[in-house]
Amino acid sequence: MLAIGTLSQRTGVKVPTIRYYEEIGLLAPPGRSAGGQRRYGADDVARLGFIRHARDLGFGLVAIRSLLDLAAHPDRSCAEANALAMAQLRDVQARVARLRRLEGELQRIVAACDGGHPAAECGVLDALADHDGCTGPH
Amino acid sequence: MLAIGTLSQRTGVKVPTIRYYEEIGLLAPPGRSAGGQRRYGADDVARLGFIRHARDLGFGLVAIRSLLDLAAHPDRSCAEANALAMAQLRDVQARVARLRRLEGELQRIVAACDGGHPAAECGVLDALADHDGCTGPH
DNA sequence: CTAATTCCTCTAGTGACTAGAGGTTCAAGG
DNA sequence: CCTTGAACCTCTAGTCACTAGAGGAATTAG
Repeated sequence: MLAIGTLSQRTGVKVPTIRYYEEIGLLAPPGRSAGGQRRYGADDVARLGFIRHARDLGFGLVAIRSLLDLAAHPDRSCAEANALAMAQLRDVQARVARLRRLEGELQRIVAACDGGHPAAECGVLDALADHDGCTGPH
Repeated sequence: MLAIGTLSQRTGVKVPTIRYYEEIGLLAPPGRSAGGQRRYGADDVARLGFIRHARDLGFGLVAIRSLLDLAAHPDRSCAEANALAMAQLRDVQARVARLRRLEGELQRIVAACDGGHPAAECGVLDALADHDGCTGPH
């Protein structure tokens, strides 16, 4: 049986985060030692690893809850898991597209000023004050 | 003089958000009507427009505070404004890079399952349970 | 057996808002 | 002038996914 710190090291999830996951019901309350400390088994390592991986991929805890739920019912169809992953992919793609537009806009803005002026003549501040200079919507 | 709703329409910033900006000191407390309602002028439209634009570009409110501070002191050097914009650009670039890695990983995961299996054989759930299949770190 | 480390619970804070309750002011039409 | 309905007011609490810190108890290595 593992103490919470060991579980933390094995999975790369911080100790307070593990307790937080328990509090919101993402992890079942584990067994306790005689003195009241949490003790975890191999199942917990696997479940927390799953959560960690999904978090790293940008899934929210609500989606993760659904995924864990599905994984716990092997007879149910995995259409929902597929849909959640697709939704996550689309979300990531949309964010990339938006960030790339921002990147272009910021490059334009940064190029407008070398940092050597008084603020009254600063191209960065001008650009921020005047949205009309932007090439597209953000 | 504009009521808060009109200011909201002009700038595209929602009414509760305007009050929130006032609360945290990003906007000065405006004048009030006889009955106690907020009344705004052209300065407020400009300042809130600046904030809106910077928010759209992904700047945090702390950075925006610094930028507004600089804009209010036209004699100071704009090196700081330049540095803030550069930092924001680098941050955006880093996020794009990370999201593109995630996108690739998610594409791989989504491709592993068409949603037509029982959950026990789901490639999506497998991929989430097993980090070793990933091509790189997230 | 002691000392250092890890663990416990609890509260509060983060960023940037958003939602709702319960009440007041304003502007336009009759 | 009066009414109606929209927009305004303050205040509290909630969101998401944690993070930080206080104050104290349990465990473990030497």
